[in-house]
Amino acid sequence: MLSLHQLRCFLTVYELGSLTAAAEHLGYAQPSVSEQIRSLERTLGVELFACPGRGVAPTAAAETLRPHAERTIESAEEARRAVQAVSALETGTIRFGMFGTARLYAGASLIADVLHRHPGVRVELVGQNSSDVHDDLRRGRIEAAMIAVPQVSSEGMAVTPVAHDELVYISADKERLRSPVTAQRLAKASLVMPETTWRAEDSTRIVLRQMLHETGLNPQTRIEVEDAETAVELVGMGLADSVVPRGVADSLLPRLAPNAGFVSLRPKQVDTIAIVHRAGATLSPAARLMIELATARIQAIAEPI
Amino acid sequence: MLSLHQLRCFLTVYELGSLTAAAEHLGYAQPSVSEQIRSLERTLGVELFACPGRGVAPTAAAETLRPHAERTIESAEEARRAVQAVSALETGTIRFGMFGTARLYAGASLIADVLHRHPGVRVELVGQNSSDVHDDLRRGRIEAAMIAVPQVSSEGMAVTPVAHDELVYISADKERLRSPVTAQRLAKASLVMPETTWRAEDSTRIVLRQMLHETGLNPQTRIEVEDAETAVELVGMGLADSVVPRGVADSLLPRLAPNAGFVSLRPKQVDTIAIVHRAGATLSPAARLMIELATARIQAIAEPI
DNA sequence: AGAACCCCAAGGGAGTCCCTATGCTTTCGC
DNA sequence: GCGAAAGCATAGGGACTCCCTTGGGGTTCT
Repeated sequence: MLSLHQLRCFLTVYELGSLTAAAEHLGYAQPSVSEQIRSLERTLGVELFACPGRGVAPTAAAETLRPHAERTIESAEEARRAVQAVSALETGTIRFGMFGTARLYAGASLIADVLHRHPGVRVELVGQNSSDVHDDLRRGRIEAAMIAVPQVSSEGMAVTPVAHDELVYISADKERLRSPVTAQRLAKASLVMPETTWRAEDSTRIVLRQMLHETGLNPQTRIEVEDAETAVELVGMGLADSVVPRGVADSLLPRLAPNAGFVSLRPKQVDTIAIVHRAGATLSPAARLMIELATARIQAIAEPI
Repeated sequence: MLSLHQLRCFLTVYELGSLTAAAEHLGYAQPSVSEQIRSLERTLGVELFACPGRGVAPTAAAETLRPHAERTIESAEEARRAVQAVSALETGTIRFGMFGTARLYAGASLIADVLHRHPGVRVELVGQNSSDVHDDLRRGRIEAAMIAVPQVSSEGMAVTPVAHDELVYISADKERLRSPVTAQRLAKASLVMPETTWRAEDSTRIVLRQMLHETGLNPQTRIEVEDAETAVELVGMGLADSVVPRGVADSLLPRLAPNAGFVSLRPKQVDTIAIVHRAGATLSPAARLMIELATARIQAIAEPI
């Protein structure tokens, strides 16, 4: 009976040109490989190798078999991969990258969606900052992610924008919320900004920097903190104002700074939220699922593109 | 370990929706099929069928596996077919060894014969020199060959002489062609000999050396060249004479040295052309075909034994 | 409820898979 | 040339697999 094991042995022997070398490579003893080749020759009714002293020489039949054997083995491997990818949706762990802000207002419901569709699965949403997530992506620790762009080098990455998230000016001083905030006013404001560690790559800051740069101004940041919650609390205390994505304002202001409000910038500024994965990679079913659900969730909250 | 047998069982169960029916269809007992499915589930780490009372129901993993399993099985079947087509001489490559001189005057028509009988086949005639061919034979790169003997050690080889090829003296000087050339005249002649690289093993040279040795003389070679064509051209220019198989003289003299002619040696000397293959090996149909056709061709040109 | 059907579990015989040990041939280095 | 080394074949034995038969527990149809 033809078997994959025989084909694997055959290919190894063919490539290495020696039974002994093939056996060593496969982790078997030499007679075992010899026997497999012999049984393959028997099932095919063909001589595959001539063995004149030093090493073995493939016959014409072996030359013919080789590409077919490779295709068969590859096909079997692909079957295994496909099944295990789908099984990951039933029992395994789904790991998806999501930067802090998006997770803040879509994370919980996204996890609820996934568990509703696949009750047995374990879910991990990883990544503090978009830049952090980007790094995990490049190193292959996660397959796909939702991040905010503009972003550090996106070479080799496939980026699919899915939503715009407006940046709004938040303040405890109602006076400052009367009208949209221009670049001039922004440059003179006393701001608290989160994501200190990532300040160079944080998407919100990059957008603001561009906005001010176009009018020849430089951003003034009075207070630097790590997380958006602290920043919003400080705004609630009236110690500074801030600029955050509207989704953050919606979810954090009522709880952490009930006396504060928000207003648009002028011209209106947006973070672009996008799905990112390695270009050219075939995504697993788990990754495709997460992308689909995360996109639906984020578009229910932010403005779809 | 993943096996084709498991995949075959899986597909049958999937199609028939029942272990019992699949077992009957495959000619096995029901528990055997059950065990194969179970082992497949174990190697993939996935449950493939739910068994709620009547029959079995494929899971999502089974749906995923099915097309891959079909492709894999089909690929394996194709591998078998391809190899067997080769053994039936419908396709594939036939490799046959043939030393330069024989190929010179039988090669093209031999290939024509093969292609006429088996249009789908690819033909390779390998080998420059008899000694070269002999080496390929020993290493198993070719199954059988037509070479000129006497030859270097033929241990382990089955040698079947099929024809004699007379060695003739060629010269542009008609005087020297009046009568057969004796060992004495040969020893005094100024000769150009081909096959420099193989001088120690070249069949023609061995025959000449023996002829001269019996009369206590040593061969004198004035010019050494690689190929017979060059040697014949030099003869045509009158720069030297040579000794070549008669087949070579017949085919090359008119074209390369029209003013030259040939005459026998005395005593008459012959190269023996023989079919050689490894003793004890069972020859493939391809090899047997080549032997048959090559023998027929060479005997149509040289003297059959 | 009984019959029919279907899958699972257990136990046993034949064959396979892989090992070690050994012998034979070819090839390489002195 | 002649030993040493490398490489494949063969032989024998242990563990595992494959497939069988028999019997048990569940569901479905009559």
